[in-house]
This record gives sequence, C-alpha cells and structure tokens, in this order.
Amino acid sequence: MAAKTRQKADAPDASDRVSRIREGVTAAILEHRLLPGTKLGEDEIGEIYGASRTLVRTALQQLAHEGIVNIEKNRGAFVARPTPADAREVFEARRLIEPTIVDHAIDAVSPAWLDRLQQHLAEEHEAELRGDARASVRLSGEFHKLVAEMSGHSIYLGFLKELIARSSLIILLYRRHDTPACGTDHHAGIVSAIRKRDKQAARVQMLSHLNEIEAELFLKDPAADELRLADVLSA
Amino acid sequence: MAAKTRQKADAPDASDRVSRIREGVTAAILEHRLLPGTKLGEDEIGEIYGASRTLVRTALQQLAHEGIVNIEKNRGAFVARPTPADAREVFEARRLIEPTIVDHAIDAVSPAWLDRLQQHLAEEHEAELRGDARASVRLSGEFHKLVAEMSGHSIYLGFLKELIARSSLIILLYRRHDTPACGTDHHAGIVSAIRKRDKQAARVQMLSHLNEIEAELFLKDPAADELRLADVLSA
DNA sequence: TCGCCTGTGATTGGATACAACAGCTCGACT
DNA sequence: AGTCGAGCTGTTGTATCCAATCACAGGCGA
Repeated sequence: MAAKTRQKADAPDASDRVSRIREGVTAAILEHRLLPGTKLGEDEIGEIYGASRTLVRTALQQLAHEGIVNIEKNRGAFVARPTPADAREVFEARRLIEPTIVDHAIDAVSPAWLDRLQQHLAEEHEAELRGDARASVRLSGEFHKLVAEMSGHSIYLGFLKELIARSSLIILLYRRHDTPACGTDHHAGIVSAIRKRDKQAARVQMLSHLNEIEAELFLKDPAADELRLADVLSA
Repeated sequence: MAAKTRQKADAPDASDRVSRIREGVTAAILEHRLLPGTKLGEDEIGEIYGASRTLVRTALQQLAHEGIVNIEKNRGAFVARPTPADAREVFEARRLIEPTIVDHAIDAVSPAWLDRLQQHLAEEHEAELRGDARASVRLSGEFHKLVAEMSGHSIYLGFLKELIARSSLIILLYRRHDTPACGTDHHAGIVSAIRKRDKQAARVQMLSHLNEIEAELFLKDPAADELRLADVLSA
C-alpha cells in the first residue's frame, strides 16, 4: 500500500531540511496559528528549526511562490493577506479545476483509494466531534488534495495545492461565522458519488460544495483592519 | 502607453538581478537554444551573468518550481525533459483554462488592449516572414500570456505562465514537422473574436487552436533518447 | 509642540568559505 | 583482461561573514 507513494524529484515525503521548514510553516499558517500579516523573521524561524538562514530563505521563497507568504524587499517575509479580489479569483479557479479533478479521480477509482477516502472522512468526522478546529481546517484542505492525488494529474495537483493553501488563509480572514461544520457532509457526498462512479453527480456536488464555502465568506472590499478604521473615521 | 505596466511586488519587468538570470535562462530554454537534459551548472551561469552562486541558485529554484528545470539533489539543475504523459497533462490543463481566460479577456476588452493584441500579431507575422523560428516560438507563447494578462486574473496568469513554458519544451521535443506556421492565423482568428466580443467563438477557436498544436505532436512514450537506445538493443 | 533630520540597532541581501557528495581516473588484485 | 576499490576532482549543499537597507529613537530647530 505504501508502494503507491512515488519517490520522484518532487519529494512528496520531504526528508530534507528545507521541506521540514516549509511544511512546518505551512502547517502553522493553514491551521491558523500564524495570522495574516505576521512577520516571519529569518533568524527567528531558523532558531526554531535549528537551521541557518540560508535554508530558511529557501523555504520562504518557495512559500512566496505558493502565494501564502509575501516577501517585501529589504523588509522580510510576512504571512500573506489575500484581498477579496484574490479570494474571488481563487474560488473561481477552484470551481473551474476541481470538477475536472473529480472526473479524473473517478477514472482512477480503486478499492485502495476508496479506503483512503473513507478513512479520511472518518478522521475529519473525529476531529469535528472533538471540536479540534485546527485539525478540521487542515483535514478539510487535505481532502481536496487527496482527490487531486487520486486523479493522477500532477499538474492539477500542483495547482490545487496552491489554491488550497490560499483558500485556507481566505477562510480565516473572511469567514462570517466560525461554525466549523463547513463541509464534512459535502465531502461524504462527494465520496459517495465517486464510489458510484457517477461523474455528473460528483461534479455537481463538488461545485456546490465550493459555492457554499464561498457563500459563507464576507468579501467586502475594505475588509482589512486598517481600512475598516478609515471607514469608521470618515463616518 | 508604458503607463500600463504595473509596478507591483511581482515585478513583471524585473529590474533585479535574479529576474535577469531567470528570464535569460527561460528565454534560452523557450527559444530552444538550451536543449532538454542540458546541465545548468551554477558557476557556469554565474559567470555568464556576473553573479554569485547565491543568485543563480535562487533563479534556478524558481525555474524548477515553474517546471522547466529539474533539480536533482547533489547533482545539479538540468533543463527539464517532459514525458509524453506530462505533455498530455499540460495540454489538457490548457484546454481547461484558456477558454475561460479568453472569456475574461473579452470582459476586459478596450481599445488599448486591442492595439496591443494587434501589434503582437504584427510582430508574430513579421518574425514568421523573416523565418526567425526562435522569435516565432517565443512570440507564440507570449500571445497566450498576453491574453491572460488581459483577463486580469492573476492566478490564471500564473498558472498559464507555467503551462506555456512547459509547452514550449514539449513542442521542441515532440513536434513532428518543424513547420513554424503553427498558429499565427489561429491567433488572428482569436483576436478577431475578441474584438467582436464573441465569447462563444473565442472559446471555440482557442480550443481548436490548442487541439491543433497537440495534434501536431508525436506523443509516443519511449521518446527519450536513452529509452530509444534500450529499444534498439533489445531488438 | 510639532516636524525634520540624523544616528543607531536590527534585519535582510549577497558573497564567500567550508563541508559533503557524486563521478571519474588510475591502479591493484583476481 | 576485466573488475573492484581508493583517492582525486569538480560540483553542490550549508554556514557564516560583510554590506546595504530599513525602522525607530533621540535631538535639533522652527
């Protein structure tokens, strides 16, 4: 079963130190332990991971390319703060790509994959039951990545990883209520459609799932804190 | 007219040295002056651009993320050699994304943009007339990027840049005939549809354009040289 | 008191020095 | 003669060092 993990140059399991840093910081951002705008000092991170600035810099540059970190020249790296316009772009792209991804996933369906999906649903359910919001956020994103892996389409997978990472930041910034009951049921529905190999249903469910997530956002343009302040003062 | 170039953090014109290296190498790859599999030594490139290995490494890492360079641990960077499977993925992704992009481009149409498109067509035509294959390859890719810029959708633009870069490598590797008359007429047709704001026609033309490009490829699996050798020896 | 200016500390940008690894040559042994 | 192995060479990986830049604080002048 572990034979499915490919050992390509991409290094998905990431045994090297740069990947450890990258994944550590990514996890912290995606689990909302690091808020948008937070300064990511090189020495600071380096000390945490016991690495020199060289490696930290490499990791931060990769994260910048993925869009979850902004690097400002001579100022440093900060957790990205996506604008509402960014948010709309991200979700539009997801609505375009993800239905196609489930389509491919259904072509690749196998008992082993169904098991993995089912197991993932169980994990999500469990995290939600014990009220672990951080794990819920992470697992929710990983569900989509799992489907993309299943599709076997490495380019879509790469794109989706970026979109998921950004989505997590966006949800943190623009969500109305903090009800973490975002999409476990939806995910179950999608898995069910995949199991039945019903492409049409899978596409539709994926699409409506994404629409619901976006509908729960409050994408008003001056949403950033400093702009809200300006609003108040002008009143 | 130059006022349209935005000076965002993204740095599209790229005055810094890393970008100079990245764009130099990219151009060399996309214009087929550097063939797939070519070793890109750090000192070598550094000497060419008068930069230290630090900057070269940064540039190479970015290119690796874009998928046109492979970095093998402790071995160095090489011009990527996309497999036929990669090629199919790239074109499938383009068929998914680019029709949507022209759609958005039509929403953003303006006299200034139409001028730019028209001017680009003229450049492509001229390059083709004087038989400048390298310029033709480059301009052909830039046409698609121009449409993506016009759409104003920065995520699609980023994705497309990657796809275009990979496409150029793929075309180099798998093209049947070297007739450079690939798509200038198609591009003109697409521009015409954009000018008429005919989304349906634009989508259809973009799609058939991509299909024709892919149809001209010979995507047989053991296409790499070393595999052909194995084939011969087993016969 | 407010605003500007400059000095100082901290942080990043880039280059260089050192360590680790891969590939190759040459030689010895079978 | 062929093969295996040790050492050598050149390249990459990582750490550290110096320079450049920014942010802030304190002082000076209006």
